[in-house]
Amino acid sequence: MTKQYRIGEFAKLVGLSAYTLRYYEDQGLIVSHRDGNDVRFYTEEDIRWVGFILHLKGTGMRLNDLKRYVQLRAQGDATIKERRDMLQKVKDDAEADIAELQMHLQVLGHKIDWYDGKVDQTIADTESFHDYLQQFNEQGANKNG
Amino acid sequence: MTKQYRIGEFAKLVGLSAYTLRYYEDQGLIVSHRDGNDVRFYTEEDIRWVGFILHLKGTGMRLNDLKRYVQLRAQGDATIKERRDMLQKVKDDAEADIAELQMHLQVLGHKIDWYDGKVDQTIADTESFHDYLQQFNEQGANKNG
DNA sequence: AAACACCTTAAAGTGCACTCTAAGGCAAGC
DNA sequence: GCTTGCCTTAGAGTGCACTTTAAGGTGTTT
Repeated sequence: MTKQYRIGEFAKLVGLSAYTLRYYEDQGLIVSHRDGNDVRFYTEEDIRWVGFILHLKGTGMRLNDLKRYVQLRAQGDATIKERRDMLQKVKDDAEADIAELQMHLQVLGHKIDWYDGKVDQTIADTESFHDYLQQFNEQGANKNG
Repeated sequence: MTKQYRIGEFAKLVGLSAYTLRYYEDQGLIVSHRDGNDVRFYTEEDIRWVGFILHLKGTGMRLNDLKRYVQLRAQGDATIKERRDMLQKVKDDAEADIAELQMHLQVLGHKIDWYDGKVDQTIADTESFHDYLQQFNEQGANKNG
């Protein structure tokens, strides 16, 4: 007999509000069990499932896609390929996002260095950030100025 | 004489809509120049500035913080430290986001591998993803199941 | 002269994912 | 017997960053 959690306790456990858990249930992402008084309860298995949902959400997957994924799951092993491909796309997209983010971060880093250079006078007072940036732009594709 | 762009052309150039450019101007992020008929025009310098704004936005900086940053910029060199620190915080936050994203992606990757294993029968039909995941959980801090 | 690109202000609409309120009711614990 | 935690449906509110509309206007191009 694995422990049973009521919605309040479960919410704290998974880091969502009870509102959100009911909302996810409405949306078909979660199925809850009920005790004799129609009160929801959740199990260890549910903790894992919500945990996995949070991993998917954490990689930028939308509720609608999550719904679709859950529907496929309910249809059994025949949908494994499609589910796999969904996850692959989410992963690819997230990795592209990271790559883009890192490009932006690089410029940010240069700007911070440029500020530091102005403060400690190792960069001429007259040098614009744009000019300063040029030195990193000699090679490779890049946007911006 | 550097080229002057009207809002439509400029919008295409920087990848924003004319609406958004006016909106940013309302918000104080951009200052536009006007010709004799009160028609906005932009210069190469403005392309660089919008480009930089997009780098900041691309790292997750909010409009409100961007406004604050622009205000500080207008106050001159005395605010360099504060601006530098703002950028550093944005950078730190973005890097933390990336780290978290990558943790989620790792689980996603394992799930994809697990699907692949099910399809080509290298993973027992009966092994749950949770059990499968355990092997990666021996070391290090981790959430989820 | 019509089409096109631009101008103004104010306000409403969009999309996403919650988040909360209202207004009623049940069951367990102190 | 009162507080606490849960239940329901339906709908409104939140936050963010746009995005569009309305309804009037000017100036340039075809």
